[in-house]
Amino acid sequence: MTVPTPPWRTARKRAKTQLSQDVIVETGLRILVTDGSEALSMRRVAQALDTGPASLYAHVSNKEELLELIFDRVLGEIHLPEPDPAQWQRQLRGYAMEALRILAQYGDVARIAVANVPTGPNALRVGEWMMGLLVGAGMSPREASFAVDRLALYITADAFEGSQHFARMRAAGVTDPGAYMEEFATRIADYYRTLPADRFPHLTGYVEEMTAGDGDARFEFGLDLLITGMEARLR
Amino acid sequence: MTVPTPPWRTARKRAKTQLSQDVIVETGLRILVTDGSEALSMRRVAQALDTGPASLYAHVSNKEELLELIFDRVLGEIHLPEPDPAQWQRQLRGYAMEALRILAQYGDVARIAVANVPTGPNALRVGEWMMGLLVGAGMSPREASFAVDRLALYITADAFEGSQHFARMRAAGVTDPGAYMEEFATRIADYYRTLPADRFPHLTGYVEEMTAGDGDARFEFGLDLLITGMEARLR
DNA sequence: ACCTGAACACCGTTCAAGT
DNA sequence: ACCTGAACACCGTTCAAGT
Repeated sequence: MTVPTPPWRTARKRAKTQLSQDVIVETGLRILVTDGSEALSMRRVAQALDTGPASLYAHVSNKEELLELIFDRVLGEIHLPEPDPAQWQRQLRGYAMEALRILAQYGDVARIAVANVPTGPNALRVGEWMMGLLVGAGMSPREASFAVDRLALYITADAFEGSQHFARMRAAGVTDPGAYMEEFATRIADYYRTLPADRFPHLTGYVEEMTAGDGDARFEFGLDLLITGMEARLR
Repeated sequence: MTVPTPPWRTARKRAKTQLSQDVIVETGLRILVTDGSEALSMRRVAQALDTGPASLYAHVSNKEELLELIFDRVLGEIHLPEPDPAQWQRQLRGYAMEALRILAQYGDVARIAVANVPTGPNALRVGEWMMGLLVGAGMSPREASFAVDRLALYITADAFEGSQHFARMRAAGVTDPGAYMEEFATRIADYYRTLPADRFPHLTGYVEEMTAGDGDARFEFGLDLLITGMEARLR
């Protein structure tokens, strides 16, 4: 016969939400979005769930694993069209643009992907889709796997780079990304102009061109280099 | 008339080496090389110099700045040949390979470069060289500056990725990189083989191809995609 | 100007103990 | 099995005080 636990026992701190891997991941993601990835710590996640940091370790083996789970959770937001190898360039481009847009939303979750080989369910879904597209377009499986790998590195690296700018912006108290990037570009431009022209003829001679283009333009430029390179391999 | 400081005064802890930005950078770099970048902390640098962490802040404004200084110090080891636009592909390829090799030696200093726009003296030297090469080859200054930017991102991202593998290897107590990569590849391959073939036909069908090639092969593949893309732009 | 000890406000992770 | 408090071994940075 069970006896109700006396109230002075239930005074023990209990998580307000039932703990689980899912709520931990969602909580971590929310912290990442609202306060930036510098703020994502096991202790902060635990605090948000009204418990101590040690409690998380029953559901997640360490911070690294939590980050991987968050990354895969984010990948799940990428929409993949029915693969159509006849227009693989357009589809690959569309995927890359959307992946960057989504990754950019979530601070530097991208850092995790630059380092790890993502093996979560959504990473597999994306990998399978890209392989289907490129092999369907006539690329050898080996080249396709390399191409998928390199494109993923490029996207995550760019997202990571962008997130660092974003973090600095937040740290500086600026809220408008456009104004921040403009200020950043003029600061670099001003610096280049102070350089000795004889030792740095190109940097000083093409200041406008060196600082032209926003993040998107640069991302698309590199993306097109990669896709053009793949096209050449297919011929 | 000056009086010699009594011995009980000199008992105060003094840095064994005269502190300066240079010795701090060298010390940080040495820690990075021998113990990996996880081990690089202001406190460890101070300890190696036989002083307290607060002492470093007279020469370096924060950890971020120290990392940037270390990065530029490492860039200085890259040898640049006389630019010959007639063989820009070969020279650009050679530069990328050497830059990767050197960056890979120094743990994840590369992480700093993925995030920052390097403006140290050696970063300028490299930037000027690459601009000269590509503009000399006939590329518009704007496209050349984009190309330089994207290539730098690619190199540092790959070096960063490689350094993470290296860190995991060290954490696992493995010393032979070849053995580690082989074990890593078979682990991924085994995982792919357990996937349902109907949902992941390509991942399960091309397991060998998906896990083929070492880090160098994949780096060169992506590098060639970029260079081929640049070639197409020049025509 | 340069350097110091001590303190502040944090980390990730472990572990014995509780339910 | 899951959750806890407390502790361990760390962080980067600041600041008043010393030389």
